[in-house]
Amino acid sequence: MSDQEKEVTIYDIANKLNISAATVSRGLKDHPAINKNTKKKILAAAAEMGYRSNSFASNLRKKSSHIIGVIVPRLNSSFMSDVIAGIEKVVNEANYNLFISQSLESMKKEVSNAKAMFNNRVDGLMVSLAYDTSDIAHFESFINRGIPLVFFDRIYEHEKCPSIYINNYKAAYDITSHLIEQGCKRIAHISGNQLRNVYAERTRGYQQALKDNHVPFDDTLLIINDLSARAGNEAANQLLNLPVRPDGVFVANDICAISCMQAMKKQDIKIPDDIAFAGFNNDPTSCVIEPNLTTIDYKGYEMGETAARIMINHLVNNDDLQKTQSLILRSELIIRESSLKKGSKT
Amino acid sequence: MSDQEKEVTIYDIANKLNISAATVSRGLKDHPAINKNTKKKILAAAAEMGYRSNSFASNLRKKSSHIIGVIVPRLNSSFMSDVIAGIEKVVNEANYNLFISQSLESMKKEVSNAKAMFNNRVDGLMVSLAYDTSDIAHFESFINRGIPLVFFDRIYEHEKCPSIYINNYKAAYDITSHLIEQGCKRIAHISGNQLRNVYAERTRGYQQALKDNHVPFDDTLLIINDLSARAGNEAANQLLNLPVRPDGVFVANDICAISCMQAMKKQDIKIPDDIAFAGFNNDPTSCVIEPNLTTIDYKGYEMGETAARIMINHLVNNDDLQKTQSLILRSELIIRESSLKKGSKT
DNA sequence: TATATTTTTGCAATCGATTGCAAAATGTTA
DNA sequence: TAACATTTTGCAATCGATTGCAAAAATATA
Repeated sequence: MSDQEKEVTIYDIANKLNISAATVSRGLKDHPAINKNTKKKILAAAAEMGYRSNSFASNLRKKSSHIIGVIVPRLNSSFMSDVIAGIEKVVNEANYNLFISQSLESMKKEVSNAKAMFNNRVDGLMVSLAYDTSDIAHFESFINRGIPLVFFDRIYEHEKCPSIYINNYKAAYDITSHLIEQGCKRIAHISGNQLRNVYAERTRGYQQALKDNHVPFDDTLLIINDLSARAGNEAANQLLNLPVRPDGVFVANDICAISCMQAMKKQDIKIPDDIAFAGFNNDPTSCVIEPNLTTIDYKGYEMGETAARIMINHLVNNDDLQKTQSLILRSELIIRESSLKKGSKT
Repeated sequence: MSDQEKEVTIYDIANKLNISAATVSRGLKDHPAINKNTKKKILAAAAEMGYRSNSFASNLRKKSSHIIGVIVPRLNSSFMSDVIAGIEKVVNEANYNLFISQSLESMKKEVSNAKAMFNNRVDGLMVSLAYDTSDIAHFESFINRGIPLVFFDRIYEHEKCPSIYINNYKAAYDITSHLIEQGCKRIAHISGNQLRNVYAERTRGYQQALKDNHVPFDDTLLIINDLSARAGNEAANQLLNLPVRPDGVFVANDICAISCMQAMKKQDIKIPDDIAFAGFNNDPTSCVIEPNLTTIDYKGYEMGETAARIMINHLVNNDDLQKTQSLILRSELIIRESSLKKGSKT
């Protein structure tokens, strides 16, 4: 009933055993200079008295927090929540804790989040950039103080920061080539802010694939928006109102692709025969929509695990961060009905 | 270039201004006893010298962490990531930080997570229970020390802990009644572990609706599984192999409902005419599947916001937790094609 | 037994911010 | 100007764990 059970400290243990707090402190963390017997007594007393270490005191003294910060654009997307789950697993196993915050796709909030992380003295920071982040001055303080900074997915190339991502260029190249193989001659591309590597690279892959296959690039077929469901809907109308409609669409994200498909289906466009579709991300919805959506699969969970492991290895084993400049994870083209034209060779 | 820029402390500021650290400390937090002019000087010096408060020292002295812990079954579900996003927003605005961990639906991990939260001295804890948690002894230490504990969605009734959830009973009652109205006479129900309020209440609502409408309850039509996509697939086969097939299915979760529908569609079952379907959660996939899935909508984001606000109000304004015993949020029946039989009156 | 070695332990300072209480500075009133 | 009230400030202890260094205890060697 007592709200006020007193906290047990190493001094209480020391008193009880008639030894010094220093010995207790060392004993608790298995310091080699402490006698085995004394250690046993200390551990027993600690357990019996319900001791729990005060991490503030320890952090204050040791100047490290055992906390890793994470800043992501949004927590509630299928991909990102997979990433977070992967990070959480690795970090938790290493006895670190996570501070998580979301930038809500705004650079302004990202800046303030970074500041909060800095003031809370995270031991490391993992970041996937907001939609409109134009520079990373707000992360300089970390770099200057030698606090490890790792980028993932939406990265920023920096010599001191490892980056974990996929080969967006190649994935986009492959998926575009696939559409061309299926007989598409006018392929539209819907993408996001070209400041972000993920979207710029996908656009580049799309354009290169067109070029290599001698398909002329038509800039009325390139739409840049925020890749939301609403934007997908609007893009559908925009594309259907063109003087010459596309016969294929490659969207840089499944959510947007699917709402675009749905809007087109309502206007009686036949997918894939009138217009073939391809997305990106292998979102759960992509194999629910009919026809199922051709897309690029890459594992958020693994990306989270990998990024976290690099961070933890640096913090725990003092691994050199420079050594891992960047880490490219596997991605895979998944061909489904949305891009398989009837008359095609495949 | 210097990795080792020294941290600025209140003592450095005090020295520079020839005043005491106590005054600096008070000045920085706008203590009323400090002269306006002195305050201005302190703030200016702090800014100029790049001071940042050391939260460890502060926490150590104040015995509070400004950290709120969250334990959820999984981070990567559409619903839960919405909840987390809502929590993050409220908590962040109040200048608190979040420790997040996932129990992965296992009581064992939930126990160890709770312990970690306790040792890290969170100021409050928010929990949605794991699939198989059978008691909450692992949370007693929080209750005993007066650390506020709030349950949401998958709750545990406890006089000292507010709970935020929806009326699962009524929602299930409504959705089952709707299926009956549509002419269903043999309604199967797929649900999860009946230890969890959310599933037990939904099952209860289902059964009561049957009873009130004089539809006999057939226990071969009640399937309890883990509500995963795989389980939905298996349930489809189980139901189709019954001597008399159901003409309606109410699943306690959309993910499972959709995989069940997909499996049935593959066997040429016509939905809704052969078998009507209803789910729960309004997952994004529910309006992508064809036919679109009738379901119960409840806003994870709002649930997260609400739960977090109760916590924050308690911590910041010292609101009484007892006062809010439980908070029932709105949920809404969303009728879509999956449950609209052709010959029905509606 | 005396001396040298090796193992164990303790002293005391340190990490920065906070706060009760007393003292100093300033302002007010008679 | 004296006496008193009000504002501002500073002293010094405190929150617990950590750690360099020295001292004590235990063990080994001559």
